[in-house]
Amino acid sequence: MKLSNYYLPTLKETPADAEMESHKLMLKAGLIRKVTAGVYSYLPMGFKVLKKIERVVREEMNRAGALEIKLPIIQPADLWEESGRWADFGPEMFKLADRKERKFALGPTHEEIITDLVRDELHSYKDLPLVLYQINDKYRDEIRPRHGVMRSREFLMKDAYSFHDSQESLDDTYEGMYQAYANVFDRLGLDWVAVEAPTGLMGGSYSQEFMALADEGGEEIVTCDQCNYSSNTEIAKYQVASDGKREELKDIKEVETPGMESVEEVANHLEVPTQEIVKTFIYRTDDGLVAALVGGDDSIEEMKLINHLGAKKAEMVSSEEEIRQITGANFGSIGPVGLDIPVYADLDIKSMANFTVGANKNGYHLKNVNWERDLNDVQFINLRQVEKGDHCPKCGAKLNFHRSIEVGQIFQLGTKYSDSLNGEYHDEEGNLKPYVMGCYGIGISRILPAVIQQNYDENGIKWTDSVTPFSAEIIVIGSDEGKSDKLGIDLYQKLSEEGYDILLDDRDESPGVKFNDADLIGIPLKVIVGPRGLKEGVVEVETREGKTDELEIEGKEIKETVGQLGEKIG
RNA sequence: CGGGGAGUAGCGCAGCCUGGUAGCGCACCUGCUUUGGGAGCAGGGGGCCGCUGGUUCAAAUCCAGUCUCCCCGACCA
Repeated sequence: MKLSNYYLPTLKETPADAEMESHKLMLKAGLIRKVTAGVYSYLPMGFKVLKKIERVVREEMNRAGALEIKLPIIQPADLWEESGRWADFGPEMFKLADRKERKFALGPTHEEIITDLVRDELHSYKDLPLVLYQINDKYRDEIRPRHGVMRSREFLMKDAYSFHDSQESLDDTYEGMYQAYANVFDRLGLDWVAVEAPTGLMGGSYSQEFMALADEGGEEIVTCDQCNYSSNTEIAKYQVASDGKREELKDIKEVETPGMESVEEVANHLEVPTQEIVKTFIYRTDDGLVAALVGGDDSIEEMKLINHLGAKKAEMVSSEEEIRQITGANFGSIGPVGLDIPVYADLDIKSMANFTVGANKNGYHLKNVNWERDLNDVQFINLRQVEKGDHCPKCGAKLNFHRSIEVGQIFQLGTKYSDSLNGEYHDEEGNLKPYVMGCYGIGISRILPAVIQQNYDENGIKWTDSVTPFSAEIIVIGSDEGKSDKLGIDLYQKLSEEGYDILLDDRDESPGVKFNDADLIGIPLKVIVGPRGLKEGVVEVETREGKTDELEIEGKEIKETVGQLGEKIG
């Protein structure tokens, strides 16, 4: 491609509304432009990279035996009502109506549509398993779109769905998809890790996320060096404190804590360590109120509560008035003793004895509270956030924390959708059974910023080989009566004929502009054709990393030079 | 939805406090000169100052309302 015929509007200045490095670079390098919040246009080079990512994903999906289809973006509301997710997704969905006022949504995902398709066509165990996939735009009216196409409201996703007659068959396919994903992310050159993940709105029994490691990423994960444990922090387990001290149970005692709200204040006043205080929070869930208890130094991980309860959501009760109605006290003084709502406590505080809690009476706490004696029916669950210093639940080694970008997720859905949408097949005995299902997503458009986030420097993007828009760029410099021009164009034409996809910067720009643009847009190899080199009988070659080399051209056929360049481009 | 910030040329910004001809840099167009890491000179085009209403002889500027965008949090590929 000749740059003089291309459209590459690079920016010298960084647009003010970009924060994340990959977002800035995508704008500066002329890959994308914003249309409105969370909605972007892809310019030629951005689109080209997107297509390259798409190709890698498509190849690996096909290799794994999945069949490509295309499902509609416009989806009737009825199907979503049937699965119950019209309400669950709620304001996340872009909704619209046709001229007859019939309701539709722009698909945020395609479980309903695909189950509907398959339930009409697939009735025999003989046709199972089946894996279908598509690469299509998805729409989610995100609360807060951010960081360009990293979290946008329109985004390109590969989504696959599998149908089975048994858990074993699902396990097989799930494993195959895991491997396909590993191949995809390896080929794209990402530094990634797979972690256990919450299932969220998709539902299902087991899920893993594929995370690209990046300090500016929005997701926190933990990994273990000693064993293979890794998890999203939202559901991460930790090594539970052993029941070390066997204290005598002391008598429960009401103590004054006037006007004290925080754990620190109470601890100071009562002269006990903060670890001996148990914090109480009241949550409103789908099934009513619950109390959640964690240690004085810990925080609640709401996702864990939601998961355990099988609830759709859990919101902390945060109005003074409500909390007084429920507990009889203000926030600073609430506690589990005497509450007539279910109580869930973090596993880590099970071993505690003679601890302190709020008394449900303003200005008072209870000291020397103990589990069986003072609190019946407490359920101990993994409830608190994992913290730096926590140890691996499997092997006990210290857990590592990383920030990351989620680029894919795979789910074992079980029969959630086949149950609600009556997707059934006949088994060998002729009984009707719901399909066992899995679903598998890759955020194609998000991979773009993920790759950039892992591969850039102060000059710009550094594309990995499998996604770079062009494998090399010929930069022609100079005022030497067209000699450099001619050689540059010759090299470009010959290389193109050999099948190399390269860029020729033949613009009437100063050398500095050409060099800087080449680095900004991240082309791995620059071939510099200019009078300085020609005088020595060479063209220069420089990698994006700055390694330089020279190729003799003096007295050689252009074919030979092209051959050598081809080897460098690889 | 809670908290913070911003809307003036394609991009980055000044002007607003103290009302009176709408500015600067980059980008863009023309010409000449230049050409190894974001060239120089000369000339030129481009604006419902987010929108609506109010105050005033007069509003980018003061007042009220409203919309949009960005950042932090809750949600997510």
